[in-house]
Amino acid sequence: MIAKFESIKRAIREKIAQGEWGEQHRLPSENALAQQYGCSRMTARRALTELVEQGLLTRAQGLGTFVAPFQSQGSMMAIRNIADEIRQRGHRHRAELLLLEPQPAQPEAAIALGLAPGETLYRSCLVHLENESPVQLEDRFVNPALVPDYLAQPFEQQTPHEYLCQVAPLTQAHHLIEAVTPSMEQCRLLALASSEPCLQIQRRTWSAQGVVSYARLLHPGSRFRLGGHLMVESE
Amino acid sequence: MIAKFESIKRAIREKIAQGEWGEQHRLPSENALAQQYGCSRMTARRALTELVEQGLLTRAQGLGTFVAPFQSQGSMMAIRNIADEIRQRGHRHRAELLLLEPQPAQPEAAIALGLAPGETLYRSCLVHLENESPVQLEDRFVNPALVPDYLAQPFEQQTPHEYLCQVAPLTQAHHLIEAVTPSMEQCRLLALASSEPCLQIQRRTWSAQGVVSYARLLHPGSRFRLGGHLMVESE
DNA sequence: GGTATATTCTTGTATATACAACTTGTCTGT
DNA sequence: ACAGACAAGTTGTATATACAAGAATATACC
Repeated sequence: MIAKFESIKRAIREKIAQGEWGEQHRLPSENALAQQYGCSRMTARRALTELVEQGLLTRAQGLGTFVAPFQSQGSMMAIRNIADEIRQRGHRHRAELLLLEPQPAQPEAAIALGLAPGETLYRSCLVHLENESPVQLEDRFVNPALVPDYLAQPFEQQTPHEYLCQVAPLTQAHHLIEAVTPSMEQCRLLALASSEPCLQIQRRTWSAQGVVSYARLLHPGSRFRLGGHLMVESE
Repeated sequence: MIAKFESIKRAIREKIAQGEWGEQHRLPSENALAQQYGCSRMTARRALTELVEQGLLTRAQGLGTFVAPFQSQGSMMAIRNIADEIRQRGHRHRAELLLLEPQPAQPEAAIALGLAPGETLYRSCLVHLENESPVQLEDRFVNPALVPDYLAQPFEQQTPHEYLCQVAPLTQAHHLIEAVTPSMEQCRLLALASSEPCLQIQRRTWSAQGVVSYARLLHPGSRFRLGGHLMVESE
Protein backbone atom coordinates (compact mmCIF):
# COMPACT_ATOMS: atom_id res chain seq x y z
CA MET A 1 0.00 0.00 0.00
CA ILE A 2 1.41 3.30 -1.05
CA ALA A 3 0.92 6.28 1.20
CA LYS A 4 -1.50 8.90 0.02
CA PHE A 5 0.89 11.79 0.42
CA GLU A 6 3.34 9.91 -1.81
CA SER A 7 0.77 9.59 -4.55
CA ILE A 8 0.04 13.29 -4.32
CA LYS A 9 3.74 14.04 -4.59
CA ARG A 10 3.96 11.89 -7.66
CA ALA A 11 0.94 13.56 -9.20
CA ILE A 12 2.51 16.97 -8.69
CA ARG A 13 5.88 15.86 -10.02
CA GLU A 14 4.07 14.45 -13.01
CA LYS A 15 2.38 17.74 -13.79
CA ILE A 16 5.70 19.54 -13.58
CA ALA A 17 7.51 16.92 -15.65
CA GLN A 18 4.80 17.09 -18.34
CA GLY A 19 5.21 20.83 -18.49
CA GLU A 20 1.64 21.38 -17.42
CA TRP A 21 2.98 23.48 -14.58
CA GLY A 22 5.96 25.49 -15.75
CA GLU A 23 8.52 27.38 -13.76
CA GLN A 24 7.02 29.83 -11.30
CA HIS A 25 3.56 28.44 -11.85
CA ARG A 26 1.41 28.90 -8.83
CA LEU A 27 -0.06 25.70 -7.47
CA PRO A 28 -3.56 25.38 -6.05
CA SER A 29 -3.72 26.21 -2.37
CA GLU A 30 -3.36 23.52 0.24
CA ASN A 31 -7.08 23.50 0.82
CA ALA A 32 -7.79 23.22 -2.90
CA LEU A 33 -5.36 20.32 -3.27
CA ALA A 34 -6.91 18.62 -0.28
CA GLN A 35 -10.29 18.82 -1.94
CA GLN A 36 -8.96 17.66 -5.32
CA TYR A 37 -7.26 14.63 -3.90
CA GLY A 38 -9.89 13.90 -1.31
CA CYS A 39 -7.66 14.23 1.70
CA SER A 40 -7.18 16.57 4.59
CA ARG A 41 -5.19 19.74 4.29
CA MET A 42 -2.42 18.30 6.46
CA THR A 43 -1.88 15.44 4.04
CA ALA A 44 -1.71 17.70 1.01
CA ARG A 45 0.56 19.93 3.03
CA ARG A 46 2.93 17.10 3.74
CA ALA A 47 3.29 16.34 0.06
CA LEU A 48 4.08 19.98 -0.63
CA THR A 49 6.48 20.24 2.27
CA GLU A 50 8.54 17.32 1.07
CA LEU A 51 8.67 18.61 -2.48
CA VAL A 52 9.87 21.95 -1.12
CA GLU A 53 12.65 20.20 0.75
CA GLN A 54 13.55 18.44 -2.44
CA GLY A 55 13.86 21.80 -4.12
CA LEU A 56 11.06 21.22 -6.60
CA LEU A 57 8.73 23.82 -5.13
CA THR A 58 9.04 27.03 -3.19
CA ARG A 59 6.47 28.61 -0.94
CA ALA A 60 5.78 31.91 0.70
CA GLN A 61 3.44 32.57 3.54
CA GLY A 62 0.48 34.58 2.40
CA LEU A 63 1.33 34.13 -1.26
CA GLY A 64 1.17 30.49 -2.19
CA THR A 65 3.24 27.60 -3.49
CA PHE A 66 5.18 27.82 -6.73
CA VAL A 67 7.16 25.60 -9.06
CA ALA A 68 10.80 26.37 -8.31
CA PRO A 69 13.02 27.63 -11.08
CA PHE A 70 14.98 24.67 -12.42
CA GLN A 71 18.26 26.42 -11.88
CA SER A 72 17.38 27.44 -8.39
CA GLN A 73 20.36 25.97 -6.64
CA GLY A 74 22.74 27.71 -8.95
CA SER A 75 24.09 25.09 -11.25
CA MET A 76 27.11 23.31 -9.95
CA MET A 77 28.82 20.69 -11.88
CA ALA A 78 27.02 19.36 -14.82
CA ILE A 79 26.67 15.65 -14.91
CA ARG A 80 29.42 14.71 -17.22
CA ASN A 81 29.80 11.88 -19.57
CA ILE A 82 33.25 10.43 -19.23
CA ALA A 83 33.47 9.49 -22.88
CA ASP A 84 32.76 13.06 -23.97
CA GLU A 85 35.20 14.38 -21.46
CA ILE A 86 37.97 12.19 -22.71
CA ARG A 87 37.27 12.98 -26.35
CA GLN A 88 37.16 16.64 -25.49
CA ARG A 89 40.71 16.34 -24.24
CA GLY A 90 41.62 14.95 -27.63
CA HIS A 91 42.20 11.44 -26.37
CA ARG A 92 40.76 8.08 -27.32
CA HIS A 93 38.01 6.61 -25.19
CA ARG A 94 37.36 2.92 -24.98
CA ALA A 95 35.23 0.92 -22.57
CA GLU A 96 35.56 -2.71 -21.58
CA LEU A 97 32.42 -4.47 -20.44
CA LEU A 98 33.19 -6.61 -17.41
CA LEU A 99 29.71 -7.65 -16.39
CA LEU A 100 26.11 -7.16 -17.50
CA GLU A 101 23.42 -9.25 -15.84
CA PRO A 102 20.34 -9.26 -13.63
CA GLN A 103 21.01 -9.70 -9.92
CA PRO A 104 19.06 -9.83 -6.69
CA ALA A 105 19.41 -6.47 -4.99
CA GLN A 106 21.97 -6.25 -2.21
CA PRO A 107 20.90 -4.01 0.67
CA GLU A 108 22.97 -0.99 -0.31
CA ALA A 109 21.82 -0.97 -3.92
CA ALA A 110 18.25 -1.77 -2.92
CA ILE A 111 18.09 1.24 -0.65
CA ALA A 112 19.67 3.48 -3.25
CA LEU A 113 17.15 2.45 -5.90
CA GLY A 114 14.19 2.27 -3.58
CA LEU A 115 13.63 -1.44 -4.17
CA ALA A 116 13.14 -4.22 -1.68
CA PRO A 117 16.24 -6.28 -0.91
CA GLY A 118 16.25 -9.36 -3.09
CA GLU A 119 14.24 -7.80 -5.90
CA THR A 120 15.85 -8.14 -9.28
CA LEU A 121 17.87 -5.27 -10.63
CA TYR A 122 20.27 -4.91 -13.52
CA ARG A 123 23.94 -4.49 -12.88
CA SER A 124 26.70 -3.46 -15.21
CA CYS A 125 30.38 -3.10 -14.64
CA LEU A 126 32.73 -1.33 -17.02
CA VAL A 127 36.20 0.05 -17.04
CA HIS A 128 36.78 3.23 -19.04
CA LEU A 129 40.15 3.78 -20.67
CA GLU A 130 41.74 6.99 -21.83
CA ASN A 131 44.41 6.21 -24.40
CA GLU A 132 44.32 2.62 -23.14
CA SER A 133 44.97 3.69 -19.55
CA PRO A 134 42.13 2.89 -17.10
CA VAL A 135 40.60 6.03 -15.59
CA GLN A 136 37.25 4.92 -14.24
CA LEU A 137 35.71 1.77 -12.87
CA GLU A 138 31.95 2.05 -13.23
CA ASP A 139 29.77 -0.23 -11.13
CA ARG A 140 26.15 0.50 -11.87
CA PHE A 141 22.77 -0.70 -10.63
CA VAL A 142 19.73 0.07 -12.74
CA ASN A 143 16.03 0.02 -11.97
CA PRO A 144 14.55 -2.55 -14.37
CA ALA A 145 11.08 -1.07 -14.09
CA LEU A 146 12.27 2.14 -15.71
CA VAL A 147 14.85 0.69 -18.10
CA PRO A 148 13.63 -2.78 -19.14
CA ASP A 149 15.96 -3.11 -22.13
CA TYR A 150 19.15 -2.31 -20.27
CA LEU A 151 20.69 -5.75 -20.61
CA ALA A 152 20.43 -5.75 -24.40
CA GLN A 153 22.58 -2.66 -24.97
CA PRO A 154 26.04 -2.65 -26.59
CA PHE A 155 27.84 -0.78 -23.85
CA GLU A 156 31.23 -0.96 -25.47
CA GLN A 157 29.88 1.38 -28.15
CA GLN A 158 27.56 3.59 -26.12
CA THR A 159 28.21 4.22 -22.44
CA PRO A 160 25.46 3.35 -19.93
CA HIS A 161 25.21 7.01 -19.05
CA GLU A 162 24.53 7.99 -22.65
CA TYR A 163 21.93 5.26 -23.04
CA LEU A 164 20.18 6.13 -19.78
CA CYS A 165 19.99 9.79 -20.73
CA GLN A 166 18.15 8.79 -23.89
CA VAL A 167 15.60 6.43 -22.42
CA ALA A 168 15.02 8.14 -19.07
CA PRO A 169 15.82 11.85 -19.18
CA LEU A 170 17.53 12.98 -16.01
CA THR A 171 15.79 15.40 -13.76
CA GLN A 172 17.93 15.23 -10.65
CA ALA A 173 21.03 13.64 -9.23
CA HIS A 174 22.55 13.14 -5.86
CA HIS A 175 26.26 12.74 -5.38
CA LEU A 176 28.45 11.47 -2.61
CA ILE A 177 32.18 11.88 -2.96
CA GLU A 178 34.80 10.28 -0.80
CA ALA A 179 38.39 9.13 -0.76
CA VAL A 180 38.75 5.38 -0.43
CA THR A 181 41.37 2.68 -0.54
CA PRO A 182 40.67 0.40 -3.49
CA SER A 183 40.33 -3.34 -3.06
CA MET A 184 42.84 -5.64 -4.69
CA GLU A 185 40.32 -6.49 -7.38
CA GLN A 186 39.76 -2.81 -8.09
CA CYS A 187 43.51 -2.24 -8.20
CA ARG A 188 43.84 -4.94 -10.80
CA LEU A 189 41.05 -3.57 -12.98
CA LEU A 190 42.42 -0.04 -12.82
CA ALA A 191 46.00 -1.27 -13.30
CA LEU A 192 47.21 0.36 -10.14
CA ALA A 193 50.63 -0.75 -9.02
CA SER A 194 50.43 -0.01 -5.33
CA SER A 195 47.21 0.76 -3.52
CA GLU A 196 47.00 4.44 -4.21
CA PRO A 197 43.98 6.37 -2.91
CA CYS A 198 40.96 6.58 -5.16
CA LEU A 199 38.19 9.07 -5.53
CA GLN A 200 34.82 7.38 -5.38
CA ILE A 201 31.71 9.12 -6.61
CA GLN A 202 28.39 7.59 -5.73
CA ARG A 203 25.74 8.94 -8.01
CA ARG A 204 22.02 8.41 -7.88
CA THR A 205 20.03 9.72 -10.80
CA TRP A 206 16.33 10.41 -11.04
CA SER A 207 14.02 10.74 -13.96
CA ALA A 208 10.44 11.91 -13.66
CA GLN A 209 9.35 8.39 -12.72
CA GLY A 210 11.81 7.78 -9.92
CA VAL A 211 15.33 6.60 -9.23
CA VAL A 212 16.85 5.34 -12.45
CA SER A 213 20.27 4.20 -11.46
CA TYR A 214 22.87 4.08 -8.74
CA ALA A 215 26.49 4.08 -9.80
CA ARG A 216 29.79 3.91 -8.01
CA LEU A 217 32.51 5.53 -10.06
CA LEU A 218 36.01 4.81 -8.88
CA HIS A 219 38.91 6.92 -10.14
CA PRO A 220 42.60 6.56 -9.47
CA GLY A 221 43.65 9.58 -7.45
CA SER A 222 46.68 10.11 -9.61
CA ARG A 223 44.76 10.19 -12.85
CA PHE A 224 41.67 12.09 -11.92
CA ARG A 225 40.58 15.41 -10.58
CA LEU A 226 37.07 16.66 -10.26
CA GLY A 227 36.64 20.32 -11.01
CA GLY A 228 33.85 22.82 -11.14
CA HIS A 229 32.88 26.29 -10.20
CA LEU A 230 30.18 27.32 -7.91
CA MET A 231 28.27 30.51 -7.89
CA VAL A 232 27.53 31.69 -4.44
CA GLU A 233 24.03 32.90 -4.00
CA SER A 234 23.34 35.10 -1.01
CA GLU A 235 25.87 34.48 1.69
CA MET B 1 8.72 34.30 18.89
CA ILE B 2 10.49 31.06 18.20
CA ALA B 3 8.50 28.04 17.19
CA LYS B 4 8.17 25.31 19.77
CA PHE B 5 9.40 22.54 17.51
CA GLU B 6 12.53 24.58 16.90
CA SER B 7 13.25 24.84 20.58
CA ILE B 8 12.82 21.09 20.93
CA LYS B 9 15.22 20.56 18.06
CA ARG B 10 17.76 22.77 19.78
CA ALA B 11 17.32 20.97 23.07
CA ILE B 12 17.98 17.64 21.39
CA ARG B 13 21.00 18.96 19.50
CA GLU B 14 22.26 20.31 22.79
CA LYS B 15 22.04 16.95 24.50
CA ILE B 16 23.95 15.32 21.66
CA ALA B 17 26.55 18.07 21.60
CA GLN B 18 27.13 17.76 25.33
CA GLY B 19 27.70 14.07 24.91
CA GLU B 20 24.74 13.28 27.11
CA TRP B 21 23.36 11.22 24.27
CA GLY B 22 26.14 9.40 22.45
CA GLU B 23 26.12 7.62 19.13
CA GLN B 24 23.36 5.08 18.77
CA HIS B 25 21.73 6.29 21.97
CA ARG B 26 18.03 5.64 21.94
CA LEU B 27 15.93 8.73 22.45
CA PRO B 28 12.74 8.86 24.49
CA SER B 29 9.70 7.94 22.44
CA GLU B 30 7.64 10.59 20.75
CA ASN B 31 5.03 10.37 23.45
CA ALA B 32 7.64 10.72 26.18
CA LEU B 33 9.18 13.75 24.51
CA ALA B 34 5.77 15.31 24.09
CA GLN B 35 5.17 14.95 27.80
CA GLN B 36 8.64 16.24 28.72
CA TYR B 37 8.32 19.35 26.60
CA GLY B 38 4.66 19.89 27.26
CA CYS B 39 3.53 19.62 23.67
CA SER B 40 1.56 17.24 21.53
CA ARG B 41 3.13 14.19 20.01
CA MET B 42 2.88 15.71 16.52
CA THR B 43 5.01 18.66 17.55
CA ALA B 44 7.70 16.49 19.11
CA ARG B 45 7.48 14.32 16.03
CA ARG B 46 8.13 17.26 13.77
CA ALA B 47 11.30 18.13 15.64
CA LEU B 48 12.50 14.54 15.29
CA THR B 49 11.55 14.34 11.64
CA GLU B 50 13.57 17.40 10.76
CA LEU B 51 16.60 16.18 12.67
CA VAL B 52 16.36 12.91 10.81
CA GLU B 53 16.35 14.76 7.51
CA GLN B 54 19.39 16.64 8.68
CA GLY B 55 21.11 13.34 9.32
CA LEU B 56 21.47 13.79 13.06
CA LEU B 57 19.03 11.04 14.01
CA THR B 58 17.79 7.83 12.52
CA ARG B 59 14.56 6.04 13.27
CA ALA B 60 13.02 2.66 12.76
CA GLN B 61 9.40 1.80 12.98
CA GLY B 62 8.70 -0.35 15.99
CA LEU B 63 12.13 0.27 17.47
CA GLY B 64 12.59 3.91 18.23
CA THR B 65 14.70 6.93 17.41
CA PHE B 66 18.49 6.90 17.69
CA VAL B 67 21.42 9.26 17.52
CA ALA B 68 22.96 8.72 14.09
CA PRO B 69 26.59 7.68 13.80
CA PHE B 70 28.80 10.72 13.47
CA GLN B 71 29.86 10.90 9.93
CA SER B 72 30.64 14.15 8.32
CA GLN B 73 28.57 14.97 5.37
CA GLY B 74 29.31 18.19 3.66
CA SER B 75 27.07 19.86 1.19
CA MET B 76 28.63 20.36 -2.15
CA MET B 77 26.28 23.00 -3.34
CA ALA B 78 26.63 25.96 -1.18
CA ILE B 79 30.00 27.01 0.01
CA ARG B 80 29.60 26.45 3.62
CA ASN B 81 31.44 27.21 6.71
CA ILE B 82 32.80 24.10 8.34
CA ALA B 83 32.15 25.52 11.79
CA ASP B 84 28.46 26.05 11.01
CA GLU B 85 28.20 22.64 9.47
CA ILE B 86 29.60 21.00 12.55
CA ARG B 87 27.44 22.99 14.90
CA GLN B 88 24.40 22.26 12.83
CA ARG B 89 25.06 18.60 13.40
CA GLY B 90 24.93 19.34 17.09
CA HIS B 91 28.65 18.83 17.60
CA ARG B 92 31.36 21.03 19.03
CA HIS B 93 33.67 22.85 16.67
CA ARG B 94 37.12 24.01 17.64
CA ALA B 95 39.99 25.25 15.52
CA GLU B 96 43.68 25.21 16.29
CA LEU B 97 45.80 27.84 14.63
CA LEU B 98 49.02 26.29 13.41
CA LEU B 99 50.46 29.16 11.41
CA LEU B 100 49.62 32.75 10.45
CA GLU B 101 52.26 34.83 8.70
CA PRO B 102 53.28 36.64 5.54
CA GLN B 103 55.26 34.57 3.07
CA PRO B 104 56.79 34.99 -0.36
CA ALA B 105 54.50 33.35 -2.88
CA GLN B 106 55.47 29.89 -4.01
CA PRO B 107 54.71 29.15 -7.66
CA GLU B 108 51.50 27.18 -7.08
CA ALA B 109 49.94 29.74 -4.75
CA ALA B 110 51.15 32.62 -6.88
CA ILE B 111 49.42 31.24 -9.94
CA ALA B 112 46.24 30.52 -8.00
CA LEU B 113 46.07 34.05 -6.64
CA GLY B 114 47.27 35.74 -9.79
CA LEU B 115 50.38 37.18 -8.17
CA ALA B 116 53.98 37.11 -9.32
CA PRO B 117 56.13 34.42 -7.68
CA GLY B 118 57.99 35.92 -4.73
CA GLU B 119 55.38 38.59 -4.01
CA THR B 120 54.21 38.63 -0.44
CA LEU B 121 51.00 36.85 0.46
CA TYR B 122 49.39 35.85 3.73
CA ARG B 123 49.23 32.25 4.75
CA SER B 124 47.23 30.58 7.48
CA CYS B 125 47.10 26.99 8.55
CA LEU B 126 44.42 25.57 10.83
CA VAL B 127 43.09 22.25 11.90
CA HIS B 128 39.34 22.01 12.50
CA LEU B 129 38.06 19.58 15.11
CA GLU B 130 34.61 18.07 15.47
CA ASN B 131 34.14 16.89 19.04
CA GLU B 132 37.95 17.07 19.40
CA SER B 133 38.44 14.80 16.40
CA PRO B 134 40.31 16.46 13.49
CA VAL B 135 38.18 16.64 10.37
CA GLN B 136 39.85 19.25 8.21
CA LEU B 137 43.31 20.62 7.67
CA GLU B 138 43.01 24.07 6.15
CA ASP B 139 46.00 25.54 4.36
CA ARG B 140 45.09 28.94 3.01
CA PHE B 141 46.77 31.64 0.95
CA VAL B 142 45.23 35.09 0.94
CA ASN B 143 45.65 38.05 -1.34
CA PRO B 144 46.98 40.87 0.88
CA ALA B 145 45.79 43.56 -1.49
CA LEU B 146 42.16 42.58 -0.89
CA VAL B 147 42.43 41.57 2.76
CA PRO B 148 45.12 43.72 4.39
CA ASP B 149 44.13 42.99 7.97
CA TYR B 150 44.17 39.22 7.62
CA LEU B 151 47.11 38.61 9.93
CA ALA B 152 45.49 40.42 12.84
CA GLN B 153 42.44 38.19 13.09
CA PRO B 154 41.71 35.79 15.96
CA PHE B 155 41.13 32.68 13.88
CA GLU B 156 40.53 30.39 16.78
CA GLN B 157 37.32 32.32 17.41
CA GLN B 158 36.21 33.13 13.87
CA THR B 159 37.21 30.89 10.98
CA PRO B 160 39.08 32.43 8.07
CA HIS B 161 36.14 31.62 5.84
CA GLU B 162 33.76 33.57 8.04
CA TYR B 163 36.11 36.53 8.19
CA LEU B 164 36.71 36.55 4.46
CA CYS B 165 33.01 36.43 3.73
CA GLN B 166 32.58 39.57 5.80
CA VAL B 167 35.38 41.66 4.35
CA ALA B 168 35.26 40.43 0.77
CA PRO B 169 31.87 39.03 -0.18
CA LEU B 170 32.20 35.97 -2.37
CA THR B 171 30.97 36.11 -5.90
CA GLN B 172 32.41 32.92 -7.37
CA ALA B 173 34.43 29.90 -6.47
CA HIS B 174 36.31 27.21 -8.29
CA HIS B 175 36.82 23.80 -6.83
CA LEU B 176 39.16 20.94 -7.52
CA ILE B 177 38.58 17.67 -5.74
CA GLU B 178 40.96 14.74 -5.61
CA ALA B 179 41.99 11.77 -3.57
CA VAL B 180 45.50 12.02 -2.21
CA THR B 181 47.87 10.26 0.12
CA PRO B 182 48.62 12.54 3.04
CA SER B 183 52.17 13.39 3.99
CA MET B 184 53.55 12.27 7.34
CA GLU B 185 53.15 15.78 8.65
CA GLN B 186 49.51 15.87 7.52
CA CYS B 187 48.88 12.48 9.09
CA ARG B 188 50.19 13.79 12.36
CA LEU B 189 48.04 16.91 12.28
CA LEU B 190 44.89 14.97 11.39
CA ALA B 191 45.71 12.25 13.90
CA LEU B 192 45.65 9.54 11.27
CA ALA B 193 47.13 6.27 12.37
CA SER B 194 48.12 4.74 9.08
CA SER B 195 48.20 6.69 5.86
CA GLU B 196 44.58 6.45 4.91
CA PRO B 197 43.43 8.20 1.75
CA CYS B 198 42.28 11.79 2.09
CA LEU B 199 39.91 13.93 0.12
CA GLN B 200 41.52 17.20 -0.85
CA ILE B 201 39.47 20.15 -1.98
CA GLN B 202 41.28 23.03 -3.57
CA ARG B 203 39.14 26.11 -3.51
CA ARG B 204 39.75 29.45 -5.12
CA THR B 205 37.33 32.19 -4.20
CA TRP B 206 36.64 35.44 -5.96
CA SER B 207 35.13 38.66 -4.80
CA ALA B 208 34.26 41.50 -7.12
CA GLN B 209 37.86 42.76 -7.00
CA GLY B 210 39.57 39.51 -7.91
CA VAL B 211 40.89 36.31 -6.38
CA VAL B 212 40.61 36.55 -2.62
CA SER B 213 42.04 33.31 -1.42
CA TYR B 214 43.27 29.88 -2.37
CA ALA B 215 42.75 27.10 0.13
CA ARG B 216 43.63 23.45 0.28
CA LEU B 217 41.19 21.59 2.52
CA LEU B 218 42.29 18.10 3.47
CA HIS B 219 39.77 15.65 4.95
CA PRO B 220 40.37 12.16 6.26
CA GLY B 221 38.55 9.78 3.92
CA SER B 222 37.10 7.89 6.84
CA ARG B 223 35.60 10.93 8.48
CA PHE B 224 34.32 12.89 5.57
CA ARG B 225 31.97 12.54 2.69
CA LEU B 226 30.97 15.24 0.33
CA GLY B 227 27.36 15.11 -0.69
CA GLY B 228 24.88 17.16 -2.58
CA HIS B 229 22.24 17.10 -5.19
CA LEU B 230 22.55 18.52 -8.58
CA MET B 231 19.84 19.59 -10.89
CA VAL B 232 20.63 18.85 -14.45
CA GLU B 233 20.22 21.87 -16.57
CA SER B 234 19.71 21.44 -20.25
CA GLU B 235 18.75 17.84 -20.71
C1' DG C 1 -6.81 61.19 -4.97
C1' DG C 2 -4.66 59.33 -1.13
C1' DT C 3 -4.57 56.97 3.15
C1' DA C 4 -6.12 53.92 6.68
C1' DT C 5 -8.68 50.04 7.79
C1' DA C 6 -10.95 45.79 7.15
C1' DT C 7 -11.48 41.54 4.75
C1' DT C 8 -9.99 37.49 2.66
C1' DC C 9 -6.93 34.14 1.19
C1' DT C 10 -2.65 32.02 1.80
C1' DT C 11 0.88 29.40 4.45
C1' DG C 12 2.77 28.33 9.37
C1' DT C 13 2.22 26.30 13.91
C1' DA C 14 -0.01 23.45 17.29
C1' DT C 15 -3.21 20.09 19.24
C1' DA C 16 -6.01 15.88 19.81
C1' DT C 17 -7.24 11.71 18.01
C1' DA C 18 -7.43 7.34 15.52
C1' DC C 19 -5.67 3.56 13.36
C1' DA C 20 -1.88 1.00 10.66
C1' DA C 21 2.57 -1.26 10.56
C1' DC C 22 6.45 -3.03 12.76
C1' DT C 23 9.42 -5.04 16.66
C1' DT C 24 10.05 -7.20 20.76
C1' DG C 25 8.96 -9.87 24.52
C1' DT C 26 5.74 -12.86 27.01
C1' DC C 27 2.52 -16.11 27.63
C1' DT C 28 0.08 -20.33 26.42
C1' DG C 29 -1.01 -24.64 24.56
C1' DT C 30 0.67 -28.70 22.69
C1' DA D 1 11.03 -27.65 24.24
C1' DC D 2 8.89 -25.50 20.65
C1' DA D 3 5.52 -22.93 17.95
C1' DG D 4 2.13 -19.85 17.71
C1' DA D 5 -0.80 -16.31 19.55
C1' DC D 6 -1.01 -12.29 21.96
C1' DA D 7 0.11 -7.87 24.16
C1' DA D 8 2.71 -3.72 24.61
C1' DG D 9 5.31 -0.15 22.83
C1' DT D 10 7.14 2.26 18.96
C1' DT D 11 7.02 4.90 14.64
C1' DG D 12 4.06 5.93 10.30
C1' DT D 13 -0.06 7.80 8.19
C1' DA D 14 -4.26 10.39 8.14
C1' DT D 15 -7.89 13.44 9.77
C1' DA D 16 -10.22 17.47 11.85
C1' DT D 17 -9.67 21.61 14.02
C1' DA D 18 -8.01 26.08 15.69
C1' DC D 19 -5.45 30.05 15.63
C1' DA D 20 -1.26 32.93 14.14
C1' DA D 21 1.20 35.42 10.58
C1' DG D 22 1.99 37.33 6.10
C1' DA D 23 0.27 39.42 1.69
C1' DA D 24 -2.97 41.20 -1.47
C1' DT D 25 -7.28 43.27 -2.36
C1' DA D 26 -11.37 45.71 -1.33
C1' DT D 27 -13.60 49.26 1.24
C1' DA D 28 -14.41 53.36 3.88
C1' DC D 29 -12.98 57.65 5.10
C1' DC D 30 -10.92 62.14 4.80
